[in-house]
Amino acid sequence: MQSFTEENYLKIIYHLAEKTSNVQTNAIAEQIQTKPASVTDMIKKLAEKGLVDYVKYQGVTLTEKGKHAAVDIVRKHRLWEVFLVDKLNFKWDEVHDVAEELEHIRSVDLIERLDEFLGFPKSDPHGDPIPDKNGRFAKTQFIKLIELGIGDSGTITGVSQHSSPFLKHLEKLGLTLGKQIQVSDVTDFDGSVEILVAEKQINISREVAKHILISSNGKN
Amino acid sequence: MQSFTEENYLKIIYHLAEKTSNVQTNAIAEQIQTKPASVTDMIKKLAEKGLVDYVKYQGVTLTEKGKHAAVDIVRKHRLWEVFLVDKLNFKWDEVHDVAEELEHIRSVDLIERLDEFLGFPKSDPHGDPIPDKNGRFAKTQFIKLIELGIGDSGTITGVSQHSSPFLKHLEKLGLTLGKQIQVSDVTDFDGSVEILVAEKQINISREVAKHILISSNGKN
DNA sequence: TAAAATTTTTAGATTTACCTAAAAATAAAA
DNA sequence: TTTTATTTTTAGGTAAATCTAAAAATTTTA
Repeated sequence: MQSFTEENYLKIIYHLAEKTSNVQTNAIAEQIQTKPASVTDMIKKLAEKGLVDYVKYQGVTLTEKGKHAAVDIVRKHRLWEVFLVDKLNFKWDEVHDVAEELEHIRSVDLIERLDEFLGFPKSDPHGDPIPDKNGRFAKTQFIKLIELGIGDSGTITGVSQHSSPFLKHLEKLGLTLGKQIQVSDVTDFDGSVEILVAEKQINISREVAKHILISSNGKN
Repeated sequence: MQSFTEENYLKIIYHLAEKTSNVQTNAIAEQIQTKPASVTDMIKKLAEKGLVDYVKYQGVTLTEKGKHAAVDIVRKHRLWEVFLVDKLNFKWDEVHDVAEELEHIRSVDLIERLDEFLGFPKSDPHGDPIPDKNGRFAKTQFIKLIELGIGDSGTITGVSQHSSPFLKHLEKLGLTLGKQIQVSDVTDFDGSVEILVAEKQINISREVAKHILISSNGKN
């Protein structure tokens, strides 16, 4: 059994490992809001417990055991988010911090009953897949909106940024999960993207387009 | 804002204060599963924060501020218990430990929405009253079953012991909340009580009768 | 009311997770 | 391939919550 803090480290390492295979000390420190020296301490502890593989100066990778523990937390986090949105009427931009606390509640029974109560959801309010109780989940085939070409279309199925300001912005633009979009133009000047959504033309910045995930209908 | 640990102390002191006005160090230590020396340390800290009044060797009492914080935790605990039983189909003997963790989740918004989702329940699965968001709740007029005389009757509306074995035992005997009972005899020999419940005569030990709370129909 | 028993506190250590400052290793630039 | 910059680690320390053992206060018993 891991401590609250250890669980946070595992989760952060798991998410960072989606981008780079060897996760760096500084990257962890930034995410966890702590100093690199503290990260080194904790990494050693996790390595001793067999949760990460660690070579000095070379960063860390999760062991199978560590990955399992991390996925378990991710599962809990995402299920709680579904609960907050579906049952308690939270908005998708309001759930992150609370789920951050709820994910550490330790009761296998609780989370399985919650899963059932929610109807075994496959994804959370941000479109992220929810691992099943064995830690398995489908690798999702997302493409970033920014990567689409003119004429390409698809459905918004996720976001790669969970900050409240970003999500509120999307909501205001009508860019919520499930919406059909089509790219009508890409501006040379600033890289902003013009898209057609719900019969309307809107322009979104490159920065926004980078964080919207599309399940593509294929090239036009 | 209090730490997880401080919250536990406040809650325990609150419950102990229902029996004795000055709560003793040893009593707290026993409840919190720690040593008296540790309790003394924490009490000093709580006193510095203005959450308890403390005179050396004389035990503690909660200040208004401390009482408020304690009631807030009790409210959260009981609302989560209702959630677990009503929504996730936990049994009344299975909820305590999980609620013990959930009660520390800090989000005012969460607990108010939960309250609403549950339909603003007035009592938890053990019959204990749930404080409203201002910390107010009706002082309940319970009488212990053991205190009833022969011929007296009433309704089971609470229990003063939340251990799983005790609750399971009650369930097996059919002694659940809302059941009508009437005392038909009290055995001189061992103080056990014979009661009529759901048309059947059963005998319960003195120990059990002490922990069943009755809202009386008045004397016979 | 003095002796014995109990309760509570103090003193000094330990563990967890963190910190700062300085040293060491690695990576990037000249 | 040195020098410079960046990253990471070590060393030594702090704060929170706990512990044990011994001292002090209070309560109970005789």
